[in-house]
Amino acid sequence: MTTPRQRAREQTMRDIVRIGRAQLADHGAAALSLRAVARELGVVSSAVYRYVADRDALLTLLVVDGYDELGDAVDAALEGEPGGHRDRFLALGRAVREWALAEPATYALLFGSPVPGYAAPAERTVAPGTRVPAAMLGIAADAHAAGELALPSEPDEDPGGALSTGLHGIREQFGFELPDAALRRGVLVWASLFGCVSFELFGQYGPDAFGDPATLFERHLARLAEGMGLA
Amino acid sequence: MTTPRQRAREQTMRDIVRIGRAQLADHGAAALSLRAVARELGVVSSAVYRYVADRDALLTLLVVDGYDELGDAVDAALEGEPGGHRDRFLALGRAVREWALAEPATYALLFGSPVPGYAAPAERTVAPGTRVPAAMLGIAADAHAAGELALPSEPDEDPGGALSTGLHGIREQFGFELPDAALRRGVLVWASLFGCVSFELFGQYGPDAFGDPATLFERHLARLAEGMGLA
DNA sequence: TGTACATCAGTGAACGCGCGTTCACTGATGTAC
DNA sequence: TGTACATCAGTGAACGCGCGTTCACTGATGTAC
Repeated sequence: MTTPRQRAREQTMRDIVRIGRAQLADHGAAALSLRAVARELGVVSSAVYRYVADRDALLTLLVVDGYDELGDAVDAALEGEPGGHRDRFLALGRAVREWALAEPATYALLFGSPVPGYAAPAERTVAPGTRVPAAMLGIAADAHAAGELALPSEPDEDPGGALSTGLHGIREQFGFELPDAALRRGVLVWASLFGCVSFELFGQYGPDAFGDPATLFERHLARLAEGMGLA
Repeated sequence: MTTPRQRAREQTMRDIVRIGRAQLADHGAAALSLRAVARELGVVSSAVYRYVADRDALLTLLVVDGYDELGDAVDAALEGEPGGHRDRFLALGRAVREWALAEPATYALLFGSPVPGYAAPAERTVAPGTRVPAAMLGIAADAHAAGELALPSEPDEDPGGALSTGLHGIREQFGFELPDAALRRGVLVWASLFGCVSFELFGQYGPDAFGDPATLFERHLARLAEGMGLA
């Protein structure tokens, strides 16, 4: 049984996150201000301290909320795409780009420059932050289990090496049955996908982005699927 | 013949850029402050307006300086590597990563989140900003001219399409004799390279970066060379 | 070579602004008996 | 069901801080004759 007070508190927390994201869009993460949030909330500046310990705590809320929204967008796209592994990968990539275009400020908070003086607390941001790579490597692992992943001819790492140990860490953590070389390719494709989205969103492609950014992305995405071994 | 006054002015301009970059490293681009630069320069805050029209002009100085320094680092690496096309590509990639690790704040200014409220003036930043992709596609074009570029089997774009026109624009601008599909792959490899560097630098790989970020990058770089058609 | 004038670097005060955070407080809501 | 007490949302003032930018000014440097 929730009391009116509890419900009001939850509503206010949601409002704070919503307003915070709007501030992010207007002024960027570094200029995120508790006073501005309070103003927008229609409340005196000290009142937000009832809800949020300090400015960093608000940033953490926004980071977690952003990762979760992106994760939800990707999951939704995958649910609508029960087809082959390659199609699922393409759906994932498109969902990432579309969410980024819809929420550029939150995307920049998650994947752009670190906010000076702020370090996201790992225990709260790692889980939501790994949803997309987990989904992506999951597709590769599914394809591999079905015998449909084109395996690279490169040998695995030196089994004693630090990289091999590190890769084994994520294999254990997520339960992916993938050899080192496939894992490495998955990580490269993951970084490449976000590299493409960031370049488009952050303007590295120039003002016109070669005339047709959507088609360019589609071509790149198809190539990345190939690169991951998804025919 | 330069007067002492001119020489002093040039020295002060260099100091301003140097101090600005240090500020960038400490507080990030959004918090870059003319007053802080003036303080560090040992001068009253209004004095910097003799050198820099406003805060945005200082940001532009830092952007141009950063792109040029990165371009110089890449050029230097290529001069030390007269070998094969693939080796030259690897040298370029390593130079980008090494510069980024050495100058993370400037890297973040160039390739991270856009600074809210600031738009880099194209007429001053495009030329220095295209040096790295120009060098990279230049390697591919050299390889192609030597008959040593593995050409993708994909057909070219629909010749009337917006993307094909856009790609033709950069072909003309830089004089690269590369078919559309090879250009597209070059752009993907370019975005992927910076995607890898950004992920490592901005912490997406997690705190330990799979145990051995340098080796991971080497593996990725080798794969990117392959992806561009450089055997 | 010397002098008169123009140029320009740097000063110091002021403008109006926003920020994070603390603190003692009021008054409404929730809870235990 | 009614009452006494505890909890908690929100107030308003205050703290000390930094910011960009303008303006009239002083005094040193550079230049034209």
